[in-house]
Amino acid sequence: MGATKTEHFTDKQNAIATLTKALGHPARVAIVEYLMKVDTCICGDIVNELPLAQPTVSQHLKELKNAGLIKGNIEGNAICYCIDEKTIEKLQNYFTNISTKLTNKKNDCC
Amino acid sequence: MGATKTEHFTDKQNAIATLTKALGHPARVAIVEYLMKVDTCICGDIVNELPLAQPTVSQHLKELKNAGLIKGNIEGNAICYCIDEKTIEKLQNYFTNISTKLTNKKNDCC
DNA sequence: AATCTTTATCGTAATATTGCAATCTGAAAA
DNA sequence: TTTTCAGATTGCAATATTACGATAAAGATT
Repeated sequence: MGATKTEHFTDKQNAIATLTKALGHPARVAIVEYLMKVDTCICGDIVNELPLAQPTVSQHLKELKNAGLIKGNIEGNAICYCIDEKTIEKLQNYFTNISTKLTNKKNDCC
Repeated sequence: MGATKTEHFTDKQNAIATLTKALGHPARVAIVEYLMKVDTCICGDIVNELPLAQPTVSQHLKELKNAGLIKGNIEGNAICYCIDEKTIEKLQNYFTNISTKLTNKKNDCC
């Protein structure tokens, strides 16, 4: 074994897991934060910003794109990447929801 | 190779990655959602709620606990687990922050 | 056309994760 | 004390992830 049993969980649970898993690596967190930092989203220099080889960065970008966390357009000789706001909002709503429900319940017994 | 190069990233980036990685599995999302659903946090039946064997569930619980997403107390013969509100709030704040900054910038060019 | 530049892909090695059977641990019940 | 029960730990097999050198692809530059 070793493969995740996704079929036993709900679509929503798998969706959240896919998003959080995609962010579950410091390089990918760093990429998202860099994309947030720069003003323009024409960013042909993500590789230079990270302490990783170009193929590794390319792979991380692909994973973020597959998960829907970033969007990418071919821009001549470079690639224009930027954060997909809607996806971040999904995560924001998810955690806000949990937070709110927990505060209302006050079941903090541990 | 194959090991994540955590030393090249900031503590904050690693911290976020640790939290999101811990949630990056549908079983662990399901555990958190179950802990949220039940009123009491004396929960000796998480294993029955999940389509996984007992050792697997125990391992997932351990990972959630290591990441600080849940807290656990020994309660006689059972274990009392519950969500750590503060950690969820950290995630909430993180994504709210990104969301807000993106909305202000309106750099949605892709 | 030949070259340069940037990003993607392939192949592969090292390491991590997932899942479970078997087993251990420790408190409660008999 | 012995049994029982819930949960943790161990050990292992299957699979996934991470990282990078080599190479390919494709538009830009000369």
